[in-house]
Formats: sequence, C-alpha cells, structure tokens
Amino acid sequence: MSLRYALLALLRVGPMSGYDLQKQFSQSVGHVWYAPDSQIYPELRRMEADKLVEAEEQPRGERATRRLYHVTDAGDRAFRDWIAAPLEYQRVKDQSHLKAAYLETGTAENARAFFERHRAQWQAELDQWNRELARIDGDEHPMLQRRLAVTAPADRERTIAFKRHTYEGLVERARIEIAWAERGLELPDS
Amino acid sequence: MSLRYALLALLRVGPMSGYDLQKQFSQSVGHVWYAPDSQIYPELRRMEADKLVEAEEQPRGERATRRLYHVTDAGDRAFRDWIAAPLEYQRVKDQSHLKAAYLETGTAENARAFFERHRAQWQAELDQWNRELARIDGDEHPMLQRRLAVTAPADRERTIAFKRHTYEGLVERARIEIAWAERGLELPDS
DNA sequence: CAGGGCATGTAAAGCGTTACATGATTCA
DNA sequence: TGAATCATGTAACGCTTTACATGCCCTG
Repeated sequence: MSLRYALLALLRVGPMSGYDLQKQFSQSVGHVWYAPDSQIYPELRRMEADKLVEAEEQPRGERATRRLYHVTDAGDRAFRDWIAAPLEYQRVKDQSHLKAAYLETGTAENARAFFERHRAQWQAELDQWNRELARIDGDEHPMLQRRLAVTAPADRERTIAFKRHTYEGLVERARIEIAWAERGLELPDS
Repeated sequence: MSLRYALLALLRVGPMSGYDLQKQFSQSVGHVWYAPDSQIYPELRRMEADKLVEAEEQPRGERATRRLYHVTDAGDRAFRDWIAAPLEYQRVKDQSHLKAAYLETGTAENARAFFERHRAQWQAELDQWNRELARIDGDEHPMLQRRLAVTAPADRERTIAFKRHTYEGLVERARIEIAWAERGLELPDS
C-alpha cells in the first residue's frame, strides 16, 4: 500500500507520467521506496479509479499518447491522512540476520564471503545516500528544488530539515551494517 | 522463500510439529523471521511434497493426529545450499523513512507522534534482543542448548559466536533507530 | 535508417496477511 | 464442565516480482 503514497508524494510536486515516475524511483524517493514499471502503471490506473489522480491524455506524434497524472483534492487528502496515520510496524524479517544466525552450518570461507558481500552491499547504499545528502546541501537536488518551489517560504527550512534527517538516518543504518559485517569478518574462524 | 529455510533451521535441531514451530516464532528465530500458523501449515505440506521433510503421524487421543516433521537428507542439503548461496539483496523499502521524508506535510504534533512511536517500537525490539543476548550468555537459551547438544564440541564455540554476533547486530540496529527518532524529536518544529 | 530513449502495459506466479473455521485434549 | 492449550487447516485478497510484449519518436 505504500507505493500509492510514494506516487502521491511525487505527483504532489507536479504532474508526471508513469514513465517519469518510474525514473524518479532511480533517484530521490527511489532510495527509500522502489517499484518496477509493471507495478506503477496498474497502480496509477487503480488510483485513477479511486479518484486520487486524474489523467490528462497528451498525444505524442500521430498515434501514441502520454498520460500525465495530476493529484486530485481527494488524492491530496488521502496523502495527508496517510501522513497523519500512525505507521503499522510489522515484526522484523531480516534475511541477512536470519542467515547470519546459522552461518556455523557452512565453512569459514562461506561466512567470510557472506560478510564481504554484506559490507559491499551496504557500502553501495551508503555512497548513494551520502551523494543525496551532498545534493541536498548543495541545492542540487532536482525533486527537492521543485518541491521547495511549491512550498510556502516559511516551511522551506522545515522541509529541508526533514529530508536531511531522513537521509542521515539511512546513512547511519548503512554505517552500522558495515561495522557489523566487519566485526563478522573478525570473528574467530570466519 | 525464507520461511522454508527458517523452518528447516528449526527442524534440523530436532523434529517438531507445525504447532511447535509456530511457537518457536515467538522466541529465538522469531526475532529475525516470523510467520503466522496459516502460512506454516501449508508450507510444511509443500516441503513434504518437495521431500525436504517427512511427517510422522502421531495419534492424539481417539481422533486427533499430530504431524511431527523430520528433516530429510535432501532437506539438510537444501539448507546447506541456502547457507552457501549468496544472498540476493533487494533495494531498500522502508516505510518509516518514506513517511519521514514527507513529515513536513503534517503538523509538528504529527511529527512528534511519529518519532515517539518509532522510538517506542524500536525500544521494544531492543529489549527483546537484549533479553535474547542475556539468555545466550547465561546458557538459558532453549533452542541454542538443543542445538549445541547436536553439535560437535569443536563447533560449539563457533555456533555461539555467530548467534551472539547476529543479536549484537540487531541490538545496534535498534539503537540507531532510537537515536534517529530522538534526534527527530529535537528537530526544530517537530 | 538505426539506435536509444520514451511510453505503456499484460500475465503468471509466488509470497504474505487476515479472517475464518474447527475440534480434541488436559487440567483444575 | 469450563478454560486453556494443543493442533490443523482453508479461503480470499492484496502486494510484489519476473517475464513477456509492443510500438512510437527523435536524433545523428
């Protein structure tokens, strides 16, 4: 159900097509939520049926059309309701920690490979999130700039503060995963 | 697909019924993986069809039966293969960070409630994991004890080390989530 | 006129959650 | 005999992934 709100969050900044939205998922929100195109297009249709968005059909050349989606008032309300609603936490399901708990079943080499991979994986995430933070600080973040443009001046600082805080949290998450992997590599017999 | 391996991990220690397995998910592995009974029973049947486990039917009183599951050689191999296989990491999808990024949409009170809840949630996880760690150290961990009983003496230290390391990672994860929530509460205007 | 990017989807299968449903045994 | 616990499932639904599928437009 979060995909719907991730899409609304993006569309509240300005109208976009399914294709545009999909590309956004490789940047900005894409670092906290992601979906393939095959999920985005049907979800947009469902949101249209639920009157959360409206499509403006634009002809492309002779035959093709492009559907540009706008958030409706109902969509805006739905987003605000989601923001106000308490988040339902579900129990932790963590594949890497599940496997880590049973690593003694395999060889030392196996365990080493596991932790190396874990470190590399989170290092890549860390790099991305740090890059996002640098772009926020350097005023080079395209979606944030568009968002600030439609934000009352008094709220701009607040908007930036929440955005920074989000990425700082992700950066720290990545850091502890890396540290955990490194301690794993130092474990006797791994 | 991880449920299957979580179940195999438990069954490798000794035969259990679906009901027993379900209860284990409120302890031990339950802290890294979880499933409701309605998912466990069908999964056990599928694993039986795939010859990873075998059921021993035990009569209970006059009419009822209890299906006690044993891991087969194929099941043991499947588990070892899973341990040896590199983990497929998927892109981060984090509901709480998704919402956190758009908290400026709501009121300051709303943001405060969000972070309070986040802190409480992770504090509860932290308490559980710390309790698990204490039980490991105090030799009071039932599943671990059963596992050590079927483990070669030379491998026992290693088994404990991986188990401890897993929970230490979870504990640190919880700590940074709490710290992040607390910094969120100190954000201007939240 | 070819290649890269723009643009939109369908289909099938798997995984997971929630709700529903039932009944037996054991102990107080 | 009533409550707690043991014990096992089905059904419906929704979300997500993966694979498949198509075709136009623009630039060099």
